[in-house]
Amino acid sequence: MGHSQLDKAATHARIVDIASRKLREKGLEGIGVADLMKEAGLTVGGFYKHFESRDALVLEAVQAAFTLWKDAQDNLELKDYSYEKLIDGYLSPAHRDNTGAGCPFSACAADLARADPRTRALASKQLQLDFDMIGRLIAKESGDAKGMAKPSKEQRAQAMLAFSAMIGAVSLARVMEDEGEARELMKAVAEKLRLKSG
Amino acid sequence: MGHSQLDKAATHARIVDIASRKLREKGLEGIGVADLMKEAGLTVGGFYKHFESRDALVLEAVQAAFTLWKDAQDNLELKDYSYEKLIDGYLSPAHRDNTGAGCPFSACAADLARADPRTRALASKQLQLDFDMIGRLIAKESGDAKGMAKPSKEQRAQAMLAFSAMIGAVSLARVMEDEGEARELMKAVAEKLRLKSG
DNA sequence: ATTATCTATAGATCTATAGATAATGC
DNA sequence: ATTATCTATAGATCTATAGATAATGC
Repeated sequence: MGHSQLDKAATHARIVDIASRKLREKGLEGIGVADLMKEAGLTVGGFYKHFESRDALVLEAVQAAFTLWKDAQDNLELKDYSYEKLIDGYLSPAHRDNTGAGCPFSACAADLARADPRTRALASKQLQLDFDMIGRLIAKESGDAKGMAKPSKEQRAQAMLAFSAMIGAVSLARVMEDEGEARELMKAVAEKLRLKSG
Repeated sequence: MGHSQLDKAATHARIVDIASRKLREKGLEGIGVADLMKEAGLTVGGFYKHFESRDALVLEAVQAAFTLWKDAQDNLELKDYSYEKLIDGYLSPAHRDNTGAGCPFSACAADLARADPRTRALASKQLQLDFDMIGRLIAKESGDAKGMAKPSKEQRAQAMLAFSAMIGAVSLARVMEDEGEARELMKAVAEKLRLKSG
């Protein structure tokens, strides 16, 4: 129960971290300020010394979600990442069952589209980064140049297909009640997304 | 301001219709009972003579959304529907900009996954129908048999890819701030989903 | 007499703020 | 003295219900 400025910074980070998980699990409107503070071991009164408004927290939490999701991928794959590994990791039961630590777009795409303008702008920029990243992974896979070359138009199109299909498939797999069918969906989409030829 | 049983049935249908639009626009939790009744030209007090609970309305409204979306497609395409027409209609600016009358899955997939069990069950069953329908359209396109033959495993996989990618692409196009990039996304995914060979 | 709708309101919940408390940090 | 957190609460909003009103339908 410390009250130092260092403690405050740690508390702030803890609130954002919890929020980034909860908003993916329950949606951007699904988290209440009081519940969130309680889960962080605090009370509601302190919230507005950390954030100007609930929307300000959501903005920080969405930003954290993008960063944490990227870190999770980086750590898992230990730098030798590839298009194939991205697909298999994304379209996995583990990712589907861990919404709170998973990709923010499969968790909340519709919410992000109607979110506070600054939050939507953040998501919009993140999408560009993701398309670019996947395009470069595809370019690498195709052996066009070892050092992550700029993708061709065709490779960029493939990246857009892949990201759209992965997000859609995981979103739908979370709706499906039958485990067998959900797995069939993820597996079929993963197979379809593999690059047959260069 | 009639009070007959016929009027009541019409009122009921009007509330459900408005809800089916609003829940796609604002999400399953984004609609309040009072606002909804007001938009139907009524007051909040009458609501619970029509529905047992808010969840009961959401269930009816989601069901209506599936039906209305299917009807909209049927009417637009006047029966000579095809896989190509489905793709072009789904991945269009018109569909992206008309969330309230559009596909419930691109509007609320994440909400449906965590909705009331009966609502989720409905969505889960609808997904099976949709995969089957798209698989048959693909089988028809491939000329395997004129009368909507049962799709092959490969064709079913293509249907799963197509539906996942369409839902993901429209969801993401609604997030993107840049109109040019949103159109590039929808166009690229549509092109990628076309059947090159049988 | 029955009932579709309305007015009014209870009770829960949510965001935000005011003022008290107890620690830090000069 | 400053400030990180807590207690308490204002004010808005939301679901649900109770009782009144005015129409239908036997």
